[in-house]
Amino acid sequence: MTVEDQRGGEYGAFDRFPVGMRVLAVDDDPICLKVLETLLRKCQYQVTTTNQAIKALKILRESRNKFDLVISDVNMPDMDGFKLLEFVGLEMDLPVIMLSAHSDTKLVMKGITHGAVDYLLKPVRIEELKNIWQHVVRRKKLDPKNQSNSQEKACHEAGEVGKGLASTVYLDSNAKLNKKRKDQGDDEEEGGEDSETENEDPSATQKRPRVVWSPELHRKFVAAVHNLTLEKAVPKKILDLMNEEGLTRENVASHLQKYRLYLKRISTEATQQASMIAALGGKDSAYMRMGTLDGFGDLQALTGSGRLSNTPLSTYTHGGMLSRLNSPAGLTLRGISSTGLIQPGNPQNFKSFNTLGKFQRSVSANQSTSLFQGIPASLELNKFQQTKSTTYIGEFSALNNPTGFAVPASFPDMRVTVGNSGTASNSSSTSLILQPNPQQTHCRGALGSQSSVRVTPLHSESFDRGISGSSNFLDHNRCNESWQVAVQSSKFPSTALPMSEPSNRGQMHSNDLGISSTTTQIGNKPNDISSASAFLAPLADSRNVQGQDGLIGHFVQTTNYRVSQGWDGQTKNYNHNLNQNFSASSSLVSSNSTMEYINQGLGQQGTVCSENFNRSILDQLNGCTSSVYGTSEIEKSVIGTKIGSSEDYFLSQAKAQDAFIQKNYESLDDIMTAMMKQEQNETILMDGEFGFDTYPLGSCI
DNA sequence: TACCTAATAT
DNA sequence: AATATTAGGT
Repeated sequence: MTVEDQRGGEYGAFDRFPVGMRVLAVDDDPICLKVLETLLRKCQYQVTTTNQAIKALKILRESRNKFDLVISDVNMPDMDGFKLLEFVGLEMDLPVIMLSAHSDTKLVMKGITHGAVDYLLKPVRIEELKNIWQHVVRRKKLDPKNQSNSQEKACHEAGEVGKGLASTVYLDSNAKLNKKRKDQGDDEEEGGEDSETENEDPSATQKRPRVVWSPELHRKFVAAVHNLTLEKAVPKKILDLMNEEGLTRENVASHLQKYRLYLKRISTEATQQASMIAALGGKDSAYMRMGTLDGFGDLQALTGSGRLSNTPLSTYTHGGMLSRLNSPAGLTLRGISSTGLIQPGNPQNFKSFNTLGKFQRSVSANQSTSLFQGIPASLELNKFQQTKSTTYIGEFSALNNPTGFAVPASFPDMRVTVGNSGTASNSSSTSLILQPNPQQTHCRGALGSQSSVRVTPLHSESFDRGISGSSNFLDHNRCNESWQVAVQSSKFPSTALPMSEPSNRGQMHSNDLGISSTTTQIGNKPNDISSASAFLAPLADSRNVQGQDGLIGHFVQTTNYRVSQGWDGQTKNYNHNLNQNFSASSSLVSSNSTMEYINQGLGQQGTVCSENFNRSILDQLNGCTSSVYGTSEIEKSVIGTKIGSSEDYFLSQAKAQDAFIQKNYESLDDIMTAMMKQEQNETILMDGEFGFDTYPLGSCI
């Protein structure tokens, strides 16, 4: 892994590869642009420049496959660099490097979460530019097969694609395929069984070929879901919207089922990640470091590993996770009802980020506040009365994507196979598959690229997107925010956050969030945990998430919760709730929860992490020392008991973390290393699935 | 009927 | 492993 790999490897083929690499440089400042161009040229890249993001986008759209990498300034009048980044991520599979004079963590984070493969500070040094080609290599590495191979092959062979696999490609255009199955017994497409059949439709056979959910098809599916809105997206409606020929309601239902599971998973993961991040994020130190490294991957990785356990998933998606956070799924999952949350006053505040901030504040203000309300009751309800805390989360608007929701993602993995189930030996492929638009498919995930991603871009990317889309799905609910964990709220006033713009749309209602509250207390000790606010960094893909603005990070601060009562019983609930909230809202992250997670993890092990670890990380959380959280108890309670139902998620999460933590890492590095390893392993798992990428991280460390 | 979730089959 | 199918509920 690591760098070497990335560079080397197969890329040898490229020969003089870095030479002549096609780079599109974007910067509104003519001087900077010129300098950049000069430097890039010195690196022997083939450079194209433009001083407007919009033009850049236009150029890219008009000449697909004519560039290998994009390097863009962040602050530009016509279009925010992040926006550009987002579009590029969405529409094409190109690594994007952000350039900015500001090293503000939040901005960097935003860039990374939006999919930037790197974030360079101005003035840029040629040394840095000399290496940017690695991003191209990484990205290519990902998809070699899909794209190139398969597609081409498919085309050529078309007829023959013997085995299923072949088709990876999707031709979409036609999509002929299936027919509706049920009734007809015969129909066209080929019969499954037979293998050979060359005929296209052997009709003879009875079964129709199974539906292959190619990326395209999946995209379509996702788009339909979005259009309908998660709640209303039922098989029949989806089917109608998709208007695919051979598709049946059952097919859709089945896929929907899977899709929902996926969303769930994601939300779970997201949660975890969030927590991890929060934890780590605490200080700049570690956090930053990671981020800086390029590490977004790292971060992700971390988080990922944290998550671990059950989900085989991939957490590491590039942006994916984050984005997923937002995903509605969570909401959906838990039925969050909204009970009323109150919103405080100014709508303005609503902006997502702020929202959080506010949220916290409000919370702190009231002791008793319950953080989340609305939740069903599974828990005991708030014993504490809740005051109205505000919780708002920003809502996402639909994505901005130009495409609208449509951007669907496909499940990552989808590869198409064509054929019928049977052996169709032949060719006939009738697959439903559509052709993917290249544009769409791509990985946007810059993040992914950072690390070496293994999965092909298609997958991951698409999937992410899909997800993101999905998030939208939630309708209004999409909270999308990503957060960053910062320690101390004070540092980052919520208001201050520059981050993304507020989305207009959004205000979320509590419902949306699904937050419930139950007990709110958090620490048991009289101490509040006050300061522990975490600043989460957003991981998510902002792209997805963002809606209009792209925003990325939202802040969340949580601060002081007081606990009045003991941990035990309540604690459990508390955790529970939080978790749920988390997952549900995803956007909300409270440091507390985060902490708890951490603690939990720690606690269980009993041993706890090494001091270093604790210190560096946990302590950083200000005030929230482990002691406060008392580690073990909480966790135990949490973990040990299964609380409520949905807790699965929670539990699993906890476990994961435990696992992670258990190893007592001495330092971050260790952790990282471990994670990396883990990831690698996990990667494998993931790949198949929805394919998120994993990163080897190697480079980071 | 349509839908959902799980379980189970292919 | 990804889909389909079935079963049991709403």
